[in-house]
Amino acid sequence: MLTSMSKIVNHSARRLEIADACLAVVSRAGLSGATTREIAKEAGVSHGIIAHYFNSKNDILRAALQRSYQQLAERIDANLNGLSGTAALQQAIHDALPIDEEGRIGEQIELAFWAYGLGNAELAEERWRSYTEWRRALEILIRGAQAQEHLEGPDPTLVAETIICTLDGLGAQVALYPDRITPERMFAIMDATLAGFGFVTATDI
Amino acid sequence: MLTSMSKIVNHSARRLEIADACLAVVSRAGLSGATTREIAKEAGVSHGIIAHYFNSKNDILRAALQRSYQQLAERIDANLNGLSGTAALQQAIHDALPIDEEGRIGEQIELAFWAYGLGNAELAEERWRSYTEWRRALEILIRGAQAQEHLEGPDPTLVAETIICTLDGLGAQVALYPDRITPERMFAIMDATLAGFGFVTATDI
Amino acid sequence: MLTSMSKIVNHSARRLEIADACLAVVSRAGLSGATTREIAKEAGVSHGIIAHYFNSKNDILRAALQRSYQQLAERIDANLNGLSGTAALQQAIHDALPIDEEGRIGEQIELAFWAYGLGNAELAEERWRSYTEWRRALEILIRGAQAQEHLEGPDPTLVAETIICTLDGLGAQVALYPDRITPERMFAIMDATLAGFGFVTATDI
Amino acid sequence: MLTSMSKIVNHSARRLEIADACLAVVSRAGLSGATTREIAKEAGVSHGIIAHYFNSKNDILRAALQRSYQQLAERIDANLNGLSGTAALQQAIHDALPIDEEGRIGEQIELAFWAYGLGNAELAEERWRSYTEWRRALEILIRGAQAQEHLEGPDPTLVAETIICTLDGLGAQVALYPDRITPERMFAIMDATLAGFGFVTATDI
DNA sequence: GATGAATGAGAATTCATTCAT
DNA sequence: AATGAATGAATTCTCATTCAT
Repeated sequence: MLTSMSKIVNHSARRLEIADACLAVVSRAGLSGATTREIAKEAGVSHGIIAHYFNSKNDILRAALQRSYQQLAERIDANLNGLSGTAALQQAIHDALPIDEEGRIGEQIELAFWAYGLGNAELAEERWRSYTEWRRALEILIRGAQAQEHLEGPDPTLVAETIICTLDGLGAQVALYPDRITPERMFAIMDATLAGFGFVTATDI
Repeated sequence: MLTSMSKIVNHSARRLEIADACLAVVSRAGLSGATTREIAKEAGVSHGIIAHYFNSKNDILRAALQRSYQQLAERIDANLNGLSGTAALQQAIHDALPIDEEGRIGEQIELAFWAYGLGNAELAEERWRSYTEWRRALEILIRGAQAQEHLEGPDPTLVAETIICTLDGLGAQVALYPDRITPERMFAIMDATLAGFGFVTATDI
Repeated sequence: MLTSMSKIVNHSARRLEIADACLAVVSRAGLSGATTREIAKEAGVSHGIIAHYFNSKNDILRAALQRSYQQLAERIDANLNGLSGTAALQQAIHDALPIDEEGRIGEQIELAFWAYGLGNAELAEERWRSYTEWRRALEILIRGAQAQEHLEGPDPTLVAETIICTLDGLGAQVALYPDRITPERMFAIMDATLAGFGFVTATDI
Repeated sequence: MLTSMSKIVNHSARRLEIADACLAVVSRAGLSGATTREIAKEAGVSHGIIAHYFNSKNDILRAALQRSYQQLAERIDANLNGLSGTAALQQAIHDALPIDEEGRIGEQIELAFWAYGLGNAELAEERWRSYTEWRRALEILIRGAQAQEHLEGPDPTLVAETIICTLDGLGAQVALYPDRITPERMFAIMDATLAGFGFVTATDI
């Protein structure tokens, strides 16, 4: 209390709120519709205050992208409790699939940022960081699954890369044509991919 | 009549020129840098004349996207001459991979349009058309490969979808991080995917 | 006619119009009041068209500054017809003095640009160019006056620099306190300066 | 009473600190860079507190201008100890010349305020006050010098005005083109001006 | 007295589209 | 068909000022 006599506002919490507002706008109107004005309106704050929390619009987008990745990572982590082996791998992949409305929106946001990253080294770097993290996490799960199934299978890195590519492709599909691919189809595609690497998935049984 | 015909021909030819100019600008400056002014300059025409050939900027983008797909399809077709079975399938996939500078630029263009398609039903529809065509062409090649190898393998549609997803994911990688994935790695990933469906690829031997 | 089918507009003439409008706004509202919007309004054109004629606001200001200098130089030149010796020198100096409303406005514009030049290398350079020209012109007149009066007087460059400094100081006075110094006072000050260098001025007689 | 007094003292002291901070920012970033935020940061106080010490930004600028003039006057006064006649006059003028870095910065600040004063009656008035003071002080020195040299020379007011104009012109030169005029050149110009009024300066001997 | 959050107006610049010639 | 001038809305960013704590 003594240290700060100012209006009690949690600076980083407010930053997150604005980043979330940014994600909401992107999911509603696309990245091109995510103007600072619109983000401010969504966050319920004045336009000018944005500058108080972010240096530039790019700063907002980077924070939003981080937030988006973080949410996915937390969701996957939370569901891994107690699982191991192929079951754990499969669970992680299923969690990464955009099977509901929320997932679809997430993919659209992701896709929007992909393109934005083309001309924006900072955002591309941010995504590369999260890609690397995700790949490493998958490799661990893959090793676990290979151990369980006594596979001397292919290089876990290669498997992880393949899985991520397929997931990314599926994500793009869902983002662009929401109603043209069912969750079942996505499961089937991912199971086929996993089966190709020797993993017997639950759905196969 | 002839004059009218020639005018019509010129008209479409000019449209293609402008669409190509649009692709050139997108590859150089990104979709956000593809302003009507810049496209006109690239095409070597005046800014105002654009309106005579296209109803709107979106119209230009749609034409450019069509052109991009058409070029890829023609490239794949041209290299299939005389090939059949798994070799043909593999050739088509390799042609679809962005292994050189040109391919990388193509993927960046593609990626830029993906995101743009999010808020643009017309562009999304255009892409869906080309996706469907591409999937059907792949299914035919897959059936040929399965026949050659006497596989009673998985549903060709599922295989095609999986392949396209993986290709799309790889395309996004290359577009965003040009120097972080080698052609050899891409071949390895696609071969692993094909192997998972029972195809013995040339590289395996 | 055949070469250009477009609206007949003289590009450079329009540039000058806008530069003049800029000067008008500066004289009315100061440099800080010279927004691109206000300049456009003064010129009777839309705000957006400014970009068609100038790359940036700084570009407009530079053109306006050039214009301001050019007008002064032309005014001085025009009145030198037939004069020589000390009379010519004195005439030039009197023409450079802000003795009427127009002169006062000119000085205010000049003063505004001085300060702006502090943080703007391009504008400072522009002014340096005009300063050098003005000093050289003065040196020639000074040599003529010294020859006429058989003076082996001080270095013409030193004389010119001193005169310009005094003129600049007077200009600043007039710009800041329009009604607190009379033309007669200015003449007296300049005559005293000239007399210090040995020139017998008309007013002295 | 005492508490109230001390508060008042602190209040004015703090005002001076902020005015000095303002001068520091102006010298570093120009008047356009002197935002209230920047001034507060320079002064080491919070942004909001500024309002407790000044009614408006203009208020700050006026205080800063006062401070700037006061510092110059004190410097000149301090160096006049024991001097009289032409020596005192010359000393005052030399002290008023921007011969070092500090002097140059002072001139830049002065110049910045000149232009600002154009559209700001309060600041212009402030400067007029200091101009009058400065002219009166000079007149006294001029009379002393004329007495010493038994000159029945020109009106001291006219001499003072001429000197100030030349000083102001030199100040503007230095402010705008720091490295294009040497202290020696400035001394020469001022000595020539003084010589024109019959004063034999030390440098002449 | 002091803090920093908040506001809202206004700045330059960009751009798709329209229009007179 | 063709030009390029013109429009007006929209975008990001900045900033003096006000306000709740």
